[in-house]
Amino acid sequence: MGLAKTELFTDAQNEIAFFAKAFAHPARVAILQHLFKINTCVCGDLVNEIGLAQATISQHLRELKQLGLIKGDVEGTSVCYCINKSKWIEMKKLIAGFLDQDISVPTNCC
Amino acid sequence: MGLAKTELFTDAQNEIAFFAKAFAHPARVAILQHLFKINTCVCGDLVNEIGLAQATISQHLRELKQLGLIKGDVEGTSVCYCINKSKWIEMKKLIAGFLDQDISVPTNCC
DNA sequence: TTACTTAATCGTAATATTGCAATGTAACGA
DNA sequence: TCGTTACATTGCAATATTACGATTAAGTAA
Repeated sequence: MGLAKTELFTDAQNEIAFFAKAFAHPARVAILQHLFKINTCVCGDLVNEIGLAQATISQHLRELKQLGLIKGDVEGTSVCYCINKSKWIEMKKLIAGFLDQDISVPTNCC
Repeated sequence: MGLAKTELFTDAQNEIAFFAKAFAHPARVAILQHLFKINTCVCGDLVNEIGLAQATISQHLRELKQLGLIKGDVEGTSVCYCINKSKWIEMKKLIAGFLDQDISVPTNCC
């Protein structure tokens, strides 16, 4: 149905999946990496940098913004997009906790 | 078009996005967590544990298998699914590297 | 063999995602 | 005001994802 049955899962599981979607597309990975590198950014840069159409970039930016991972401040004609560091760190902790679950488990199978 | 333009991005960017899809759905998050907890598993357990239909679980397992994150060994009538630890660690390093890019960047904006 | 169990696969429906052209909007400069 | 620039939004097409019933395949048990 294309619709995840979120009610079957814990809040933490849904949240991990939710954040994972942020970087489950190479364009968003590239956008986030570029924002970290530049540390101050406008969308125009990104269109040149990434090579997708302006409308497409804008759409990816909106998704990242909805997740809270980036902030966009209007500055005259352009918009300054930046990483929302506090949210990034929150997300990082959540994902890292998920990825590190292997360290506590003894190898017992396969 | 529903089709990511992978040719625009680096191998690393595509790979991060690719692995991120593994846990971009709460059912797969739950499956991976359960496999870590049980450390030896058959699909029947997962159907009871998660609450999705058998066909759906099987489909998620196949995706995880295609990514190399789990292994499935046939044992008579059932199949023993396990985490592929070496692949998991490889994935963890890649994602962690992406998530840790904030530590090297001075706060300079917003 | 027959019946049963387990899980993969097929087929299909509903919904989501990706991408872009076209258009809208808001700020700026002349 | 008019034109330009910088993005956002809309509308649409193509493809992907999620979910499940039905079926199939392969083992086990009688």
